[in-house]
Amino acid sequence: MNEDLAKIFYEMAIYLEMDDVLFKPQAYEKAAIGIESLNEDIRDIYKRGGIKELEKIPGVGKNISEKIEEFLKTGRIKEHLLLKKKIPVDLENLMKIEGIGPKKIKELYKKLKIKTVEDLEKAALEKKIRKLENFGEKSEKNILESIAFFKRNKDRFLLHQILPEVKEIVKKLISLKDVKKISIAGSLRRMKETIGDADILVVSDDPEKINEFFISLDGVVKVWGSGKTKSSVRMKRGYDIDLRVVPQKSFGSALQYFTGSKEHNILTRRIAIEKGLKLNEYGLFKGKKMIAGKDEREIYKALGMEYIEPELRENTGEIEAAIKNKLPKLVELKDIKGDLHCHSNWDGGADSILEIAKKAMSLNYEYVGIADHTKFLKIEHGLDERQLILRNKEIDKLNEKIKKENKNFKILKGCEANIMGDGSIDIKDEVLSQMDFVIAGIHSQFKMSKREMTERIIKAIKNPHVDIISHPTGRLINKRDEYLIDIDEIFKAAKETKTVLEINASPYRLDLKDVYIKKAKNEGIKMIINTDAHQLDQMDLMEYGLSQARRGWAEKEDIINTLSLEDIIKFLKEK
DNA sequence: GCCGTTTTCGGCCCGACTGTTTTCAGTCG
Repeated sequence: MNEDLAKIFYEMAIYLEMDDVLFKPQAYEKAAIGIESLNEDIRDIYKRGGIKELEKIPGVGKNISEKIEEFLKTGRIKEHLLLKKKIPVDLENLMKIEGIGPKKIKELYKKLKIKTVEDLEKAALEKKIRKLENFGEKSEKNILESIAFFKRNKDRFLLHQILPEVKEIVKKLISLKDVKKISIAGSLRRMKETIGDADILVVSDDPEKINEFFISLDGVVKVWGSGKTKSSVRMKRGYDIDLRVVPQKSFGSALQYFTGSKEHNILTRRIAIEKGLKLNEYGLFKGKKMIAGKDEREIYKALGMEYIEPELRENTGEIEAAIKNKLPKLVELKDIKGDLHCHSNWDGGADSILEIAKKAMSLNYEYVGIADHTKFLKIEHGLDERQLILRNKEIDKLNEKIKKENKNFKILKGCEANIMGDGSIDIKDEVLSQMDFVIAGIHSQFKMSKREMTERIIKAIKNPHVDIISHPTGRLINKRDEYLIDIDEIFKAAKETKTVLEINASPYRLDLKDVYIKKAKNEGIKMIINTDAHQLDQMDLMEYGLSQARRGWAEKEDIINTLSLEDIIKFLKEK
């Protein structure tokens, strides 16, 4: 519902932009963002307090709240339909074509009756577009290339599909002697779960040389453009990288600017203006005098606020908190003392328990938890009660060996049991009670009514043997939505029973996600960051879960696998 | 159309690049 409404307001913004209406487009876009970032169904907000309550949504005022009411009552917004009637085109997809914006869409419709991406492709192939005003042969060619990309690649990339390659490129650039400083920027630096394109920022006295090196890197298949200060390329894998070269004295302001988010920047710039200053990518200026810019920290300081970690820069209250000196001290990788969700070769994972333990030790952990699947999950070779007991014996033996070697490390005995359709657990209590910890998760019957699914999970939460709920909302990023659940009720039950909610670090899941993490933290719920590794190298994915936790404002105290070995054993016994 | 610890009126982020022009509009981030 919220997304439907947000989409309508985005569309209205684009239509207004076509007609050169001033400022209204931004207003509608802002409202769309405000609605999109709600954690609550807009129908519930309306039910609670009508128009007055709607007006509390950021970017929503009198006019737009009335339009929301109209939509909730009639399922449509008249003005939107009128705009759409005038130019009835597939805005959503046409806007995804690089180089095509509102004005061009209007022109293409008026002159060539182009309504869809398919129409656009056809017209370009028939060489009709080059004849239009403000278009030419080159833009026609670019349109075709953008359409090819659009078709190949409708979704954004997941973070882990891009981050490692970009880190490699950064390494190559660092090796050049002309590169004085370098950083990843953009949503990649903010560790957003999906990435549209990558940004790299460089300080150099010889920008042209850097740009030249960059556009001829391995893996570059197309150069979109290359100027003195920036180059833009398409990589073989199908995403774009923008490289910007900036002078040393502006590195901080450029990094701040290109890290975003856009909404965060708009607010920081506005605060600059309020203080009689001007902030752009070249620095923070008082009149013509530059007062900050070399590093990010001095900019935030000059704006009268604490330094804000990149993961927080989404304009979700971080700026207000920074002004009041109330930012959280975010959990860090070095705080993580163990991983409680690793699958061994007992359930068809790739590696033995010993290998997993060794890997955990190499990560400087104090413990690792083996959480094999249980019997209901036949396809994953889930263990039954008898096998669990046998496996536990092996773990006991390994622990004795580790103890003899005088290492401060322990393998913890666990399982990832299944929450059945009725909320029961597929392993008998007497065996569950022999575990150091029990994770419970849903691996079947994903489609249930909201009520049923919520009750199912709450029943598992209330089971005294269950310590942790794995991937609590079940989403697969860009693939599968979360289950229909009442997250408030689930949080309430987790709090009452001191059940830990997992932040699953798999880059395909990242579940809980950032907004829920923030909410859970505010409710005082404990969380754990687990990798859910089915093979050793997946244990390195901890950083993705950690970033999600940081994006959710999580501090060390919120995350139980920052506890020492001794303390986590105590914690797990208490439930 | 929204918003306000100066404002209920008068602001609203801003610069680079491209492709089309021949001084600039559109798009992007």
